[in-house]
Amino acid sequence: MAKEKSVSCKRPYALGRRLELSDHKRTAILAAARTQLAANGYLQLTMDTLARESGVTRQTIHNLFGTKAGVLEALFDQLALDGGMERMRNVMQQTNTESMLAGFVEVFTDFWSRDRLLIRRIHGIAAIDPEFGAAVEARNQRRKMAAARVVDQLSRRDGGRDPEDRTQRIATLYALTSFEFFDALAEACGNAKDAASSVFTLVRKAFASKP
Amino acid sequence: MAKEKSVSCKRPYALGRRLELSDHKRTAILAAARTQLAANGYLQLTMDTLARESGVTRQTIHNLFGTKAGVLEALFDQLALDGGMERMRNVMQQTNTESMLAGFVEVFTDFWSRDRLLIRRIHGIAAIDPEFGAAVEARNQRRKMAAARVVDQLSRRDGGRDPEDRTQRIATLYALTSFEFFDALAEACGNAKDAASSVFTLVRKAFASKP
DNA sequence: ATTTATCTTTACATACTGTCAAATGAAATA
DNA sequence: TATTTCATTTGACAGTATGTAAAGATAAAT
Repeated sequence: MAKEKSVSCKRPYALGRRLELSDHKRTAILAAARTQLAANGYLQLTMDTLARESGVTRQTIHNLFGTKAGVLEALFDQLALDGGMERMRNVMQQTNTESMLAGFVEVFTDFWSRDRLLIRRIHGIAAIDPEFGAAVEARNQRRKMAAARVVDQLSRRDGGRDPEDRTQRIATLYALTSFEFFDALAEACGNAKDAASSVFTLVRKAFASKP
Repeated sequence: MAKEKSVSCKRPYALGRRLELSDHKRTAILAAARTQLAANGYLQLTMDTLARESGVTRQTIHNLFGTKAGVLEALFDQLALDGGMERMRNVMQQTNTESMLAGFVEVFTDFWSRDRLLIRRIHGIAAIDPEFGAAVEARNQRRKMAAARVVDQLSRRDGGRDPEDRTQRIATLYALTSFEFFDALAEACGNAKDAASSVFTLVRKAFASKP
């Protein structure tokens, strides 16, 4: 999967332009994978069609990504990078309770809105394949820990809470900001905008200061 | 997929015991499919291992279910039948607002609790394969319509509502009672019981009479 | 001009799905 | 008991997919 460097080097060789070309192909493959996965689903996405659509050989895909699962993991990574998760840092420094919650929710609803069908498919793969599932699980863990920090911050301001509640409150925030919940909501609403505001309304009601 | 009857019959023939034996094999196959799907996921579930584990031939599985997708659809149907959805009828006749909501939530949380891993996998298949997805979609539609009836019943008692709210309220109840939301909650809680009570708490807060 | 690395070409091994036809065997009839 | 009927088995096959390997083509870097 990782690019191996040459061992027997009789002469120094820096691959400037070649790496560029290689990256172009890499992104072309991922773009084609994105399109095909969204359009036809996982089962119809073959290394053959992928090679044809991205203008490279099947072998090249194997050289760059290893296996089909490798392509999908790379696609998943790319998705997370494009998503703009770096905003989280800003959100966590909010002093106002309301705006921290609003920011937390907004980061994820924006993220989930970007490519609903694609994310649904990728999460689907994670659900059917234990191995691939581990990768997605890891990211969910990060979200869960972020939710825990938010909940703890809230409790500090709202006054002491029953520590048994903590797990429940974290789970609630975690589940309300999950992709699957947002997706179900958006499907039933008919649009992502209303879904996002529904999520925020629910979070507000769930974490209201006066229970 | 359906069993064809003989055309050239020189003699009447009723398959009493033979049908019984066939049904035993059918259930054995589904049981093995259930086990394997839960244990190893969709990609590891092959017609070959399925045949071995259930003690029949690969060909027999094809005779009984047509294709691999046929096996999974049958498994999906069996799951829904075992789930005890007939309780919905009772719930919808409740006169008390609180107990109708509680009943509605309970029906689904009980249902989702029964086989979380398996349902997650089956919903995963629906997410990656548009064709199979239609079957799951149909059932979700039924749940959405049930949610609509509950919301309308609530509005009648709580007094007139803004009709624009209706879609939002239906979507909210639908999403809060979705499997995916329950599953995320249960994973974060650590157990299904707490998840179920969390769902109910959220529904109560979301549909409180006094907004 | 020569070295170096990527990409292509070609071939092959493996695995899974789905289908077919003939053989088997046990239950249902006479 | 002998015969008919049909689910099941057996064995073989075609089609498709993944993944690997080695040699040749190509273009960038020296």
